[in-house]
Amino acid sequence: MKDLVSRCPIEEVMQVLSGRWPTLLIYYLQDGTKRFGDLRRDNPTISHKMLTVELRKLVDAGIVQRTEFEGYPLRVEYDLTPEGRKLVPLIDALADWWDATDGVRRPAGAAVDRVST
Amino acid sequence: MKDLVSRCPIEEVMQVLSGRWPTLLIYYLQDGTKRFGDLRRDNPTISHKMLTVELRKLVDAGIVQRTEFEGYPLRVEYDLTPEGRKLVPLIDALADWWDATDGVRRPAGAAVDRVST
DNA sequence: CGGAATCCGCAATGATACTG
DNA sequence: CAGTATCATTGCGGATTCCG
Repeated sequence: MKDLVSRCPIEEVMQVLSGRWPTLLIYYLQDGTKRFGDLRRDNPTISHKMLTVELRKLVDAGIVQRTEFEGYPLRVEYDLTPEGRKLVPLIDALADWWDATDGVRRPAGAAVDRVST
Repeated sequence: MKDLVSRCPIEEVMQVLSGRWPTLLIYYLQDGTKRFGDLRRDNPTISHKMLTVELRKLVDAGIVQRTEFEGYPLRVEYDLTPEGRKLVPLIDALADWWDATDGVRRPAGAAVDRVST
């Protein structure tokens, strides 16, 4: 999803939240401050690279706060920003909607509604 | 994004809404019934194939209702389902959040917060 | 430990042609 | 008009390596 095709905010938010990881990372950051390694453990299947890439995206979007401490070994902490915390209930609402509509979904390409003119 | 890595509903909704088109299609379907060609005109840059693929995804998720009429030329209409309409305000909330946080975003990789231990 | 840079395979997407 | 099928292309995302 390289660039935008419309200028509506809808497409712009989705540019940030799309994909498997952004919402999951926000979800895990609800618990409080996390270090890079913590987030890797929370999401065992995310690759090292993806985690850095996705975190940077969230930082640039103002959703996550990155704090880098000096010294060895390196230490970096991630937190939700105030803006990011406002986003949490919205994501939760989507999750709730999903659960509530559980019965409506089709196995994928089931019956087709056909109507005579 | 082939399969799920967690069973939380958050990842499951995003599986459906992720990408450039799903939310845009839902947005355009707010106006009421649309035919295939209408949606193509609403989204000039979406390819024929992508439109069918994405629409099918939304239909399978119970968000969009597909109605096929017989006769020539072929005619198919798309509507939001009741469930789909419930989704609209949630997407709008995300868009509003995005607009409200406009000032917080960085140009992409700007300053870094560094703290001495 | 956290991150940047590189290479690379595979899935997603686009273009085209064909069908009912 | 709407959709399917096929093939070509893109680019995401994983593995690996090197750096502070």
